[in-house]
Amino acid sequence: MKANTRQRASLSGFCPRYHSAVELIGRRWTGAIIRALMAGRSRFNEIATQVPGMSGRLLSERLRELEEHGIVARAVDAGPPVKIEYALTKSGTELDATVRALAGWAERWMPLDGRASPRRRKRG
Amino acid sequence: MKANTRQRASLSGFCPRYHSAVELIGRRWTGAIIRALMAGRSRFNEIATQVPGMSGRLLSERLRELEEHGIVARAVDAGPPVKIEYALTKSGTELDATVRALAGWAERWMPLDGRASPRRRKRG
DNA sequence: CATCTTAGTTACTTTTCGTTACTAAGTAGG
DNA sequence: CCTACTTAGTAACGAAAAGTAACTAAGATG
Repeated sequence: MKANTRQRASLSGFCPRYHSAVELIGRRWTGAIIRALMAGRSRFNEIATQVPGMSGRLLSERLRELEEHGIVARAVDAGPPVKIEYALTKSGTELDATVRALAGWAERWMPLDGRASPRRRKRG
Repeated sequence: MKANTRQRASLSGFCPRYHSAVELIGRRWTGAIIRALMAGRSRFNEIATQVPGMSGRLLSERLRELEEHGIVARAVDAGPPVKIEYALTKSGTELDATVRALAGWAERWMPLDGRASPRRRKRG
């Protein structure tokens, strides 16, 4: 069925590369981390400050994922005290078009009441 | 501390609207669902076919979320048999710039080995 | 020695996700 | 009428991911 639906690979059918990308970038907090790094290199606790609500455990996990995928580079400044700087790689900086497109969309369409904000637990 | 780090509001600091958007669009499978609907209106089982690996439960959940946020519109064709058609709204179609930007990035940078694919359970 | 910083990690709880089975309305065949 | 098939979901349950607080380790400061 549907032999004529795959006219353009870019918009019809399933694109594994797009899917991998949106599932990676779309992981919880990852979009905010990348946006924070768009402003320039930043240290662990600086990113944690710039992204309110995110725990250190998740920041550590996300940064390691982004590093594994070559989007973020980790640099050790062997102090003392030791400082770790994270920066976007070439591929990471090229996400700026995507980030700006989504930021523009969010300015136009996203309300401020935070209905899509981090889903915190109901009891606490 | 850090009084000079907030030079541009668009790229530094925390943007609640961008954050809400990236956490909503970045939910698991949501990016794939939106991309599938970019090709035109589609029924429940059509979307399920176009997005391999996604269960009906999650498709139902994501479509309801997108509907609540005004990104997708649900239309009932009272058959018989009854058919439900989903389509992007005005705001939904305006996500095409974001989707195309990320798709272009994925073409350049995302490998095909699926390391960022849906993380299925390990069971055998 | 106590306390502060840095950059995380461990242990534990809650939330989300994946799988399977099931509902409900209608169609087709026997 | 009964079974089988379609449509678009929903319910229940276990597994994976996320949230929270406490803790590590190396060095600086008082």
